[in-house]
Amino acid sequence: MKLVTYVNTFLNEQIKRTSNTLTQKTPEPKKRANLRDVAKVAGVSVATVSRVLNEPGVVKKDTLEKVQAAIDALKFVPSAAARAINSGRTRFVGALVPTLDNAIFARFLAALERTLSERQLSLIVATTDSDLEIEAEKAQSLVDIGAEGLIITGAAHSDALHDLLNRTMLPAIVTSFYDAENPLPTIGYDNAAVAQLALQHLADLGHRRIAVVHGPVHDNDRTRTRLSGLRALPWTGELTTYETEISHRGGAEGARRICSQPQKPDAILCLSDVVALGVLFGLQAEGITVPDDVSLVGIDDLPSSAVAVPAITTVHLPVSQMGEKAADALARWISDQERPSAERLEGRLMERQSAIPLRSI
Amino acid sequence: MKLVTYVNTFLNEQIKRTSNTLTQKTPEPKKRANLRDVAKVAGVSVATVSRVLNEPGVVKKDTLEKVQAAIDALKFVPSAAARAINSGRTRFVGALVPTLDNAIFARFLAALERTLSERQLSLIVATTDSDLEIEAEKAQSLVDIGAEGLIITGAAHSDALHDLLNRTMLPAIVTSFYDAENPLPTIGYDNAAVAQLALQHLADLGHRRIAVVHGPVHDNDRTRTRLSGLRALPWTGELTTYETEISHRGGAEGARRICSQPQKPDAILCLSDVVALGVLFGLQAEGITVPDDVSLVGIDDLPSSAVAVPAITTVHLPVSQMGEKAADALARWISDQERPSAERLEGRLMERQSAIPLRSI
DNA sequence: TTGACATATGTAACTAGTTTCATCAACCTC
DNA sequence: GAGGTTGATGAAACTAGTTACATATGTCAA
Repeated sequence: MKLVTYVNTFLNEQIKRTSNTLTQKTPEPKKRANLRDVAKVAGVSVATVSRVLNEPGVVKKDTLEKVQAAIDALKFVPSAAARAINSGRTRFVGALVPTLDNAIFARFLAALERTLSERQLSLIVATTDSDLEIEAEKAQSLVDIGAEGLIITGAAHSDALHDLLNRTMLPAIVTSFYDAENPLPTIGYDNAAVAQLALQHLADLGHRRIAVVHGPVHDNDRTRTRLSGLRALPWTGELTTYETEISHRGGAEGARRICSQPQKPDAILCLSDVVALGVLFGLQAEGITVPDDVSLVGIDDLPSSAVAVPAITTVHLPVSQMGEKAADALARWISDQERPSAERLEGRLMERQSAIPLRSI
Repeated sequence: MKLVTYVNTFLNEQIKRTSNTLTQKTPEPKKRANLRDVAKVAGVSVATVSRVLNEPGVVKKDTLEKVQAAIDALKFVPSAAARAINSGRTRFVGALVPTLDNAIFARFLAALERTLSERQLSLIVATTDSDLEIEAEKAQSLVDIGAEGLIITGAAHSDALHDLLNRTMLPAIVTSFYDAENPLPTIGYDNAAVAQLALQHLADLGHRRIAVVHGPVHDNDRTRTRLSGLRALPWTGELTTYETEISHRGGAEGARRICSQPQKPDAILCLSDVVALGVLFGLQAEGITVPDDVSLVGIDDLPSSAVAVPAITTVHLPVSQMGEKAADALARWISDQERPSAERLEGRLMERQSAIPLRSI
C-alpha cells in the first residue's frame, strides 16, 4: 500500500489518490517498485540500473550512488521471476528425500539447506515416501517449476526419472550412496562397506547367530546394498533377516518377532538407528537385557544412540558433511558447469555399550 | 542461442544440424520449447495457446486438439518464471521453523508439504535455529524471491519481521501457537493449556514436588507460554525448572542435574518429548526407575514416546493436522484473499506407563 | 588537429508468458 | 436483408528484467 502510494505520488503526482485510500475498505496489496521506477527516480536508463545490480564496476561512481539512493528510497528488490526469465537462473534446487520423519534425512537436509543458502540458493524439499513413482512425479514438477539442480537419494530410480535427467541433463547428485561407476555423481558412503563394518564388529566380538532388522527393500537400494554387503562378507556365521518399517515402532515389532523365534540370536544388527532404538525398546518390553542377553548394533549414529541406555554401538554416517559436500558440488556444477566427481565418505564404528563379546557358555 | 538452433531444426527442417552435433564436444543442454514454438507448430497465435493452457473452455474443440498435440509433441511445459512475472503468482510459500532436528517440526512440515502440494504450491523450508534475527533475514529473502505466503512458528518475532509483514501484507500464518488476539491468524494449540494438561495430570496423581525440564526460553515464546501456563495453574505444589537444550542429550543432562539435587522430585514434567526421552535415558543411567522412583510426563507425543519403555505419558499435539490446516488456510488466503481466522487445536493427554500415582510413604 | 580507442550511458530488442482489444464469421431477430 | 449478438481467434501491448548495439564523451598519441 505505502509503496504504491509512494510510487504513484512520486512518478505521476496523483495526489487525488490519497482520498481514494479513504474509500477503500481493503488496503490494496501494494506493488513493489520495478527497474523502470528506479531508473526514473535516479534519472538514468533501465540499462544503467541493471548494470548497478549486476556489474557495478562499469558504472561511474556518482551515477552508481544516485542509482543506489533510488534503490534504497524505493526499497527496490529485483523480481526473481523476471531475472529467472532472462538468465535462466532460478536460484533454487530441489531435494528428493524419502521422508522427513527419520532424523538422518532431517540432519542431512539441515546441512544441505545451510550450505546452499551460503551459495545464495534456496532449497525446495520434496518427500517421496520411498516410492519411486512419486519420486519421479515430484522430480518432474521440480524441473517444471525451474529447479536448477536436484539432490536425489540413492542410485536406483524409475525409468521416468532417468529419462527426465537424460533429457534435461540437469545437474543432479546422488546422495546416501557411493558408487564411482554411477552415471550421476554420487556423494555418500559405501553402504555395503558400512554394513560390513557393523557386522565385522559383531563377528570380532564372537557373535555367530545374528538377526538383521532392516527397513523395506522395495524401492530402497541403500537397504538392498547394505544387505548384500552383509552377505558378501567372508564370514561363516548365520544371518536371519527381519524386514520391518523404519520407525521406532517397526524396530519394536522386529524385536517381538525375534523373541518369538525358538532360538534367540547372539546379536541383533539393525540397518538404521531408528530401528535399533525401537529394537532396544522392544527387547526391554520383553524383559531382555542389552547387551547381557543380546548385543545390539545400529547404523547411522543418530544423537539418540549416544544417549540411550545402554548407549548403542553404531556406525557413524557423516550426513552433515554429506549435506555440505552435496550442496557445494551442486552449486559449483550449476554455476561453473563443472561436473563433480564421485566422493566417498567413510563410515566410522562408534563402539558403545550395546555390543559386548559373546559370553562363552 | 541454443534455443535458436533447436527451434530452427524443428520448424525449418535444417537437417544439417545432425552433422553439427558431431562436431560439438558438449552435447548442448537442449532448451525447452516455448509458447511461440507451440503456436507455430499448431498454426495458431500465442494467445490461443495461452488460452488452451488457462481457459480451455473458450477454445474451439479442434483448435484445442491441434494445440494440445503440439504441446505434447514439443513436450512443452510453461515457464514458471514467465508465468510468475505476469500473474505475480510464484506458486510457492516459505516456512520458517526453528529446526528440522526435532521430529515435531519434521512431522509438521511433512503434513504441510503434502497438503500444499495438493494445492499446487511448493514449499521452501528455512530453518532459523531459534534465532529471531536469522528468522527475519530468511523471511526477507523468502519474500525477495517471491514467496506468496509464509508459515511462521510462534507469535513473538523481531521488529524486522513484523515490519516486513506489515509492509508487504503478505499472507502469513502463525503455527504452534494459538491466540485469537494475535494480529496474524494463529493455527495451533494453546501452549499454556497444553502444559497445564500435563501438570494437572501429575497433580491428580498426587505429585507435589515437580521438576520441569524445558528448552531455552530465549527467542521461544512457546516455551515461555507453557511455563507461564504451569505457574498460572491453581495448585499448591512446588515447581523447580531446569532449562536445557531441546535434544536427547539435553534431556539426559537435565536428569543428571535433577539427580544431583539433595531432594528428588516426585515427578518430572518435560515440555517436549525429545527432552522427556532424554530424561528417561538420563534417569536410567543414574539407576533411577521410571515410574517407580519418579513419574515422567512429556509434551508432543512423538512416535518414540509410545514405544519407549516405559511408554511415556504425554500430551498429544496434533501437528499433522496443524500442518494440513495451516496449508489449507494459507492456500485459500493466497488464492481467494480470504484471511483465515484463528484456529485452536486441542492437546490430548495420552496416559501411558511413565506416570503413576505418588506412593504414599 | 585529427584519428584511435576506452569509458560510460542510452535505446531498443530480447526472454516467455498473459491480457486487452480488434476483427471476423456465424447466427438470430426484426 | 440490415443490425445485433455471440464465439473464436489474432495482433500487439504488457509484465520485469537482461543485453546487444549504438552513441556520446574523454583521453592520448601521431
